[in-house]
Amino acid sequence: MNKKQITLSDLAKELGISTATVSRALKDYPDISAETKRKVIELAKKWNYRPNTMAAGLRKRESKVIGVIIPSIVNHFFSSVIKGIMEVAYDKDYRVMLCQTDESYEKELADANALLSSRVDGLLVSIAHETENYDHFEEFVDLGIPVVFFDKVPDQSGYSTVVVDDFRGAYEAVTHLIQLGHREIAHFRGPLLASTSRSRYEGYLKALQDHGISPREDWIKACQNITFEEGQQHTIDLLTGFPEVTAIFCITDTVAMGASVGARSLGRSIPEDLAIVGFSNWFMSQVIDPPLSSVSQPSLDMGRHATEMLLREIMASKNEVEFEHENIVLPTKLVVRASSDFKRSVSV
Amino acid sequence: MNKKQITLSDLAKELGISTATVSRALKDYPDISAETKRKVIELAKKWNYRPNTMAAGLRKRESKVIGVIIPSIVNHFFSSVIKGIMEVAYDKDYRVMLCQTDESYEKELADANALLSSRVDGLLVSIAHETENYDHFEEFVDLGIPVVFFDKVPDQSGYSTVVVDDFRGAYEAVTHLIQLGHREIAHFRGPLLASTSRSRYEGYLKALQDHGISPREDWIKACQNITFEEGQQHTIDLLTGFPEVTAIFCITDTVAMGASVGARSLGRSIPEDLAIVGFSNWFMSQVIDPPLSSVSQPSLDMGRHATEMLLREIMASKNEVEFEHENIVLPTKLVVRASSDFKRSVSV
DNA sequence: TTTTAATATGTAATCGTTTACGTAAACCTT
DNA sequence: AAGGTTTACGTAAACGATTACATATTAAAA
Repeated sequence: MNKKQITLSDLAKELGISTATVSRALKDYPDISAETKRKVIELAKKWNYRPNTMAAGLRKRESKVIGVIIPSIVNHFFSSVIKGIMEVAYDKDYRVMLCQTDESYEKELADANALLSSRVDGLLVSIAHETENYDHFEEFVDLGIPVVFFDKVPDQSGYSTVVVDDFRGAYEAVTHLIQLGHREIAHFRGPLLASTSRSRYEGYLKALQDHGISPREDWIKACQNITFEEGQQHTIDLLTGFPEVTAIFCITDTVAMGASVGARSLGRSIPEDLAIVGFSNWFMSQVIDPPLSSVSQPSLDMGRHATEMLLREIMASKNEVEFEHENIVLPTKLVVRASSDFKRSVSV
Repeated sequence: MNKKQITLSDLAKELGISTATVSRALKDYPDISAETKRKVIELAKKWNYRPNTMAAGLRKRESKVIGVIIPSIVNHFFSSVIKGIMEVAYDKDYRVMLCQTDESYEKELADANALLSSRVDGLLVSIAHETENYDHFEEFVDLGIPVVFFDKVPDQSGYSTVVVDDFRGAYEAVTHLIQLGHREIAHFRGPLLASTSRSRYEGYLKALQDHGISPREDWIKACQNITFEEGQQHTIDLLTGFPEVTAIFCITDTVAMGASVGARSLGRSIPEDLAIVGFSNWFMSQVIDPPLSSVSQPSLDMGRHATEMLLREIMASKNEVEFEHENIVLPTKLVVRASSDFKRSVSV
């Protein structure tokens, strides 16, 4: 059994004063004498006193913990977001309780429940692919616990969100391909339930449309799990069925790398025979051969912004102040590398 | 201010019974009638009752939280470990509180303190590069809070640890290079304070020694931050100074990838002019060109084993049972890919 | 010198659960 | 019918920190 840690009353007993005084001394209340404060602080340090956050939390009805629910942690994008979250949270003396859904609705529900039981002061969520219903998050809202969604956000309004401008990022990527002379441009999309996948898909369609190109149903392939293998397989299927395709815009870099490997297994050279653009611009994109063009997402910033927003809402909620839901859209940036950097002679 | 969530006494009041009975009914105690249990459970569900873990934790002196301290989260290896940790922990109804040190001793200390204040039931740690002193972890031990170290573990005995067989992994990697005919083998190592870096370094030296090769001080380069850029720069420096080197064994895949890019920027082709072997075998190793030979580490398993060990110790501690410190060494496996797969004609 | 104000501390309730201990009623025993 | 056992609950005291309210002492004001 864990040995008891030092408590306020241990200190109080030793010093012959009340726990109230000890508590106030440690919190530097103005009506405690300098002398008493000195003695209390000294003993607290000597005995390694550490306030029990559960006791304080129970009394103050706040846990100083923020819950984080994400689909996956083994993922460069999400782990960067988490890093951003932790930077801000720990700086403001909040702890982070992490949950991972694996894109499962069931798990998301269970995690939300666990975090409610833990009485988290706020919640950061990137919702799972499977999720179509937000009742479990509504419950936080009803209880006055702020929730900020990031990356994959609900498709309804009325929530605080931080997203990347997926639509514009995709639009620019595809426009870039068109300007290089491509007209046969395929797209490997993600599940349309996810806001990010949908926005990128729509950006793709809009770019085509704005340049007078009709999308071809056959050239749009869906990835269920957004994996390297899917990218690889889709590319092989696509290019054997439609060798006229000259460019692929992929939902994410992992898929794009699969596409790159898949295309080369068919003897296509990149970018001469096939241009590829990904999304996320993760570290490896610049390292592989050929380096991958990609739309960069500010993942660290996303975590920071979301957490700052959440903490603002927590403060407001604490002070019984009404707050507006904010919706931040962070800019993306197209990074052109060798995988697309090849001007085609336009034959139209 | 957060609205009050439903409490036991809310339920008790509504049903006209005592909170004790409600508590016991929900916990399915045998001396509560089936009828009462039914009514309690029904109302609890209807009102979305969620036990306040802080209150329970305070009373029972256990938080059902395990603390995790790692150097970095934006890292494939660590995020996999975390995934393994969370799988096991959540399955056993423990939450995970995550801290990131960025390899800083100061931060590690602050995190350990915060987790002590949170009264975590156990601690999982991969120690920071900077850390030389373990007093902050001793404090957990003194309080009877189990601590399991993984990956980077203290160099003293008397702790529970889960590590990968770094020595043997390195030994096999270097032996592999020797068997291919290499004798001029460089090594990019990490900081020697870290147990992992040191073991790999020693494995490298032992492999050379066992094959009658004397190590060359000049060919051993230290990476401070284990980055792609360091690998790149070290390679350029090394090969310009010592063009006779034919192989490099790198502390980690990221460094190895830097080496690969650096070598090619000097016009060396891999593996014909230079063989490279990394460590970790992360996903991208098989995708880059040329695919990288690497020593695979079971990261998910490491997280799982460490957590299972920790939970065993927590149980033992709870039941006042003495427990032995365990030291698990997980096997590595050399995965040979194109970056080293080239037999040299031995010229000795 | 009495009244008032400021200073420094104490008292005790509270947060929501858990649990040792107590008890009333019903059912057996012999 | 007296005592014993079982069943099904209730009482109240923890757990450790916070804080509204009370109080004692000293200093200042009248």
